[in-house]
Amino acid sequence: MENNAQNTEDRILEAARTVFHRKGFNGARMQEIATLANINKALLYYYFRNKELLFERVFNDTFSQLAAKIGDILMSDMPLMSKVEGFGNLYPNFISEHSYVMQFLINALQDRPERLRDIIMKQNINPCLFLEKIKKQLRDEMGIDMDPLHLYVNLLALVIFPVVARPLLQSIFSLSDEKMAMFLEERKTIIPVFFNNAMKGYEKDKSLV
Amino acid sequence: MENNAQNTEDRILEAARTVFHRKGFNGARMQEIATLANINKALLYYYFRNKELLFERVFNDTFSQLAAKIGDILMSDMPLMSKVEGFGNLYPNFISEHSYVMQFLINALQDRPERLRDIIMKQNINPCLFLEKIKKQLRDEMGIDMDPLHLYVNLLALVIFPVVARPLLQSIFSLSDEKMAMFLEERKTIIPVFFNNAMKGYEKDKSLV
DNA sequence: ATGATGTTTAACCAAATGGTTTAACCAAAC
DNA sequence: GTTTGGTTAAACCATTTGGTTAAACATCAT
Repeated sequence: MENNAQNTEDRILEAARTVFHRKGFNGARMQEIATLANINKALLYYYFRNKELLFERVFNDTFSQLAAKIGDILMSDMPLMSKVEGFGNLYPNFISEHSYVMQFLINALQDRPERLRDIIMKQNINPCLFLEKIKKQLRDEMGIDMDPLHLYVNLLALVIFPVVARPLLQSIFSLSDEKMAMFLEERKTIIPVFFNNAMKGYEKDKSLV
Repeated sequence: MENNAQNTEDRILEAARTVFHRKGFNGARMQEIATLANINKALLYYYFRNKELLFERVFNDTFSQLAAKIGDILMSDMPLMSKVEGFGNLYPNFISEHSYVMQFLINALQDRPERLRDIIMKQNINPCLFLEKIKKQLRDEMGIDMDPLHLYVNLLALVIFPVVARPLLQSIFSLSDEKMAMFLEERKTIIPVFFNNAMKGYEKDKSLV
């Protein structure tokens, strides 16, 4: 009984995740979520009082899950460049299964930027620690003293953007699905190289000062 | 009279742009567009038969405008690195006025990827020419022989991502609006440097081969 | 058996929203 | 001065959609 109940809640959440991720809050229909979860609307509202609450739950779950994965990599004791590589792999892998995650998060926050503040507090995640850690590793491992935020955003950009803008890029450059998949696969090696090269440049800069 | 009419159509389009850009197709309300354009709903439908048509018009206009600006830079005769710099400036400037443009385009294409194919054909824009040009400049100016698509996507990523993900980044790293504005401003110089450094790395690679 | 919990069915409601219609108004063009 | 096209006001319609309700049923624990 409880087992089955838990199962239903999970099925609802999974369905809700799928629909919200793909269509956002406004595009999603409660009926669609119910159908996908193999239940009827009444039961859906029996588990989650309303659309907002369900959406919030999905948003929180999604963000926490992604944040945990990123945190694992960034706070580990790997050398910086291994982290960069790990990052390049994590994301395309993660989103091959959850391909709309990032888009979803960005849009949800565009609508209501205050959404994150609460859950970042509740969660024990502190993104600024990431930056400290990166800064320290930069100094210790490569002798570079620079703003870690720009560096981190650069990395995020290189990894995330091509996936988020995928349909745009595919249309503009007439890439078939296979070619696009190959392109994204190539980036797993291209990004670390690109990043590494850029870093070496900063080392040189430093020796000039 | 005609003058006034033209004026009304423009006002409608401007209002529609604003609302669609910020809220997307599903989030936008025809009444809101009418109100913003200072007309009533009847007149809105008198000018544009329905929501879809109006949206399509806005999408086409938006894409063409952005494509033209990008094309101007990429197809000019500037050296590659000046283009990179021009790019870093173009985008934040363009979107300080139209800050939801990219988000809007990405979402619209997520919904219906076929949207772009038609208008790219009609337009005399050929994005693949960009790539050829870049590839040639890479070879001639820097002696580098590599896939220009990755390079171009890298540049787009570095420039566009921080703006699109702005609310996400601001929340995560608790940046005030002023700090975030400063951060984006800094990137105008940081991106070219980063990019330049990475390029130098490829030159070295080549000399090793 | 009884009662609590999960579940379905199906009807229902209210509000929002895309879209239409009609009559009247106004300004300029003829 | 009449026609014409842009414009308004206001009512209206059909549909979608978020959300509710009530009755019946299944299952399991006690």
